[in-house]
Amino acid sequence: MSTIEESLAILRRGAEEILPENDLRARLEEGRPLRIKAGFDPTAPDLHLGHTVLINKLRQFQDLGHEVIFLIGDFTGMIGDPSGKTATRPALTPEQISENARTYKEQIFRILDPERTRVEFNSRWMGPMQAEGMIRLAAKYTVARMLERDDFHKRYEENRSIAVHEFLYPLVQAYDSVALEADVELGGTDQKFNLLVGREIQREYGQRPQVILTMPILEGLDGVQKMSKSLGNYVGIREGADDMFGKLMSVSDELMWRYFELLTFRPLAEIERLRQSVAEGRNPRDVKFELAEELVGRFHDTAAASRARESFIARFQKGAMPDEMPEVDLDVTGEGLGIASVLKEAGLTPSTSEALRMIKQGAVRIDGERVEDRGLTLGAGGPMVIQVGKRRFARVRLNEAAEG
RNA sequence: GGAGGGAUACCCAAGCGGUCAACGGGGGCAGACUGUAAAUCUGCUGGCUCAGCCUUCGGAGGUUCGAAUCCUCCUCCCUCCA
Repeated sequence: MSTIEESLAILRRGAEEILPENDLRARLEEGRPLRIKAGFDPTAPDLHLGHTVLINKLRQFQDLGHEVIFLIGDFTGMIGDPSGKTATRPALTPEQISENARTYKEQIFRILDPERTRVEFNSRWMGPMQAEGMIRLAAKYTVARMLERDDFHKRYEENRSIAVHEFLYPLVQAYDSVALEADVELGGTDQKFNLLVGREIQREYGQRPQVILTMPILEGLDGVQKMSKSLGNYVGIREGADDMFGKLMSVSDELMWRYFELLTFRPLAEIERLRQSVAEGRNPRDVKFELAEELVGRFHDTAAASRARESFIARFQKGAMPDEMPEVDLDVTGEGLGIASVLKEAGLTPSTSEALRMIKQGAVRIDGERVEDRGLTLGAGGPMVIQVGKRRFARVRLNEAAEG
């Protein structure tokens, strides 16, 4: 059993803020399992590594014996988080919600222990609340306090619209903490305001205000903008082992350390040793291998991880073909099929124009041979490996099409 | 309710009657270099049956030999006043 200080050190790792930290210590000292709450949007159950920063922290709480509540904000989903740019969302049907919940579970249980995770939906208590309850809730917070939120403040100053119902979002989220009697709520740094409202509202309802713990927003593969699907700089946790491995290897040396801290469970002391070894001349690439292997291992398994590592080395250090690639069958008439069309049909380029540009730039190879002639036509045959650039491959077979 | 300003390719942003598939920047992709990267340099960045052709500049009409550029109407956004 670890000491309180050891527990705190684990929980502090990577955290942006813990407010108030001495209250967290006090609760840990009580020696009971704490109720740890984290809310998730019901609409986007396709998780990427950015989301796992928070989930990893939940896992750490779990490992210390606390009760994790994975809250799906199906009710709040009707409002839409005002901090996002997206406008009001359509309400989800019960079927969609349960489908999304299933998808969520499948993904989070690669990190969390299902035995010690409680999945909740806030419609359970918000649904029966009715307008009257909502009014009572809304009465417990003031407009001035609400406008302290940075996002609202800016919009108000800039005369941009704030719909009244947007104020309900923090309130409902706060009430969730009341309903769950949360000891601790986790969120990204962008959630700080909402988490703090939770404390106020709990106090209003006669509860002890929760401790809040914020985690940083993970930078995406570009190392600058936050990881998000729409920016295309993400690593999805359901991606294939090779893709995942390759993406992780492409992060900058600098960003690698951040990923080590926030995404792996290696002790900080060990990460420090790795950093030291690089400072002393070890190739950062080899350290990055360890990062990629650990993460691929978590979302697939260790065997898949070492295979991904092998294939990465083969492909990039030895210039070999990847073992797995899409297989494409195309029909070809006696005339043959132009190389540009082949590339497009095989999904290697979005258009034949793009295909021709790639050829001109020397990016296209068939079975390793660079294609120089953009007028090249291919007859029936194959399979052959066609590649565009270093990453796009397909095994293509050209079948004689029935005439007529 | 009134007055003004604006809508251009993934994003920002020039252009204001022909030489515009549309300057420039960002992003992206590719090539070189490397350690896989970052940085750097170079090229590309609407589509197609690709030395040619076709469709783009909020939408719909119109003027003109010719329009992203001029006119009319419509839609949306912003600013100021009430």
